Amino acid sequence: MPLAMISSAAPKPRKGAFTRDAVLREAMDLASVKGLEGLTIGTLSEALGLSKSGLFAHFGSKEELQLATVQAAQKVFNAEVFGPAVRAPKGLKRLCAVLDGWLDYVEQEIFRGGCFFASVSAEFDSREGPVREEILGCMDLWMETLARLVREAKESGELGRHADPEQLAFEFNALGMAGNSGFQLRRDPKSLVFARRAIRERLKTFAQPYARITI
Amino acid sequence: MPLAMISSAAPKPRKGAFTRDAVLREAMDLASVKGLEGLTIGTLSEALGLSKSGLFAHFGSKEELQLATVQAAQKVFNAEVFGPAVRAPKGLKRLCAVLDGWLDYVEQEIFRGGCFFASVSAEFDSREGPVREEILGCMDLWMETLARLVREAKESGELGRHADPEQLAFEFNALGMAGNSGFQLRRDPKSLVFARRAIRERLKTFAQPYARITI
DNA sequence: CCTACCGATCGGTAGG
DNA sequence: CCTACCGATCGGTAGG
Repeated sequence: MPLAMISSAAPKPRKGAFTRDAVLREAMDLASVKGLEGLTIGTLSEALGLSKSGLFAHFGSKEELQLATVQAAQKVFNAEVFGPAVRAPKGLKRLCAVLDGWLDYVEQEIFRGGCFFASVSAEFDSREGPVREEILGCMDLWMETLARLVREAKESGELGRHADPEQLAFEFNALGMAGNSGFQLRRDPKSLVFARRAIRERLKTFAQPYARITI
Repeated sequence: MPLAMISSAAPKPRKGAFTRDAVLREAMDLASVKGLEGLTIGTLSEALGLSKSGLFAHFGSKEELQLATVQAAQKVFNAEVFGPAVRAPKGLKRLCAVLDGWLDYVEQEIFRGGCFFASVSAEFDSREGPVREEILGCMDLWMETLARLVREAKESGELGRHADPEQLAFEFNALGMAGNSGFQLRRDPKSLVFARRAIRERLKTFAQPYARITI
């Protein structure tokens, strides 16, 4: 009894309260600024206020931590970008909602260093290994999704038949990525204005006269 | 005399033959793959076959090495991209020559990890300090150059007056950067085909009927 | 340009 | 989840 009282009288504040999610939240922010290599077990454990080995036990290797961080970031990305867009009706409106949500996600700096995938895909694009493959998988899924949204806007008749889904997916991704990059580098939303305008112009080229472009 | 003979009988191969340029050439390649932080004095000196401190003496700090590497990469970029383009006449043809030369520089992998500035601007865009500022200066110069080339193509009458130089500079840079990024990530020139096609289409939107687009 | 070092930090392990 | 440790590597220095 006294022993129990003594130990409960010195409750180490919130130790043991670290969920995997809280760890990964911090890991994503650190990685968006310093990269997945610059994300060290030392700095991450210090930021969370626990020991290196305590944190390490959650994962098993740095590579596993990197993989888990990429997967967690994909979930955040999907929630931020697709979450609001599913309410928009299929077709051009949903395409616009996704592109708009993406640029909002960039502008709001959901991750401290801007778009997580812009940072880490540039970091790992000329490396080898499972982390690179994981990032590539995320990017492929994103590009296929953009192409599918363009295809659906053609099927609904809002975009003309000359619109090439793969080509336009490449272009929209390029413009948003450059918007993010310019926003981070220049600390000025001007680049995001350029990106939105370019996407709007490109949609106008293919949209039927009655179609409403909402970006 | 015998002493001199002994020492010259064991000539350490090519020690002392390292010019600053040779060091920076290797530094640019390493940085394009591993980043300017992943460019360590240890790996660089090992790749060159000299001692850490021997290499270090050339610079004085890691930051100075990073700054020198960025400046050296800018010179290579200028030589590769603007070198061939100055032969093209001012106006649309020179704009096309620069964009074409840029995509060639990306495709030829002049740096092992693809476009040097794509790698390091993503790495440093959310950091602070002189290296970030140096990279920003390079990117600003590049964007201003693209805008100037568009302006000259308007002045020559080949591009219509609705062409917005800053907006188009943003778009061309976005498309080329995404071409590089996709090329590195997917190891497939498809992205560069998309980039070239998008640039061509965008130029067509503003070009006068008689103007020749050479990309 | 070299050898020989410095303290700090890296990813990871032992043992609890 | 912790303390205590490992060998390797980091950027950098002393002295030549």
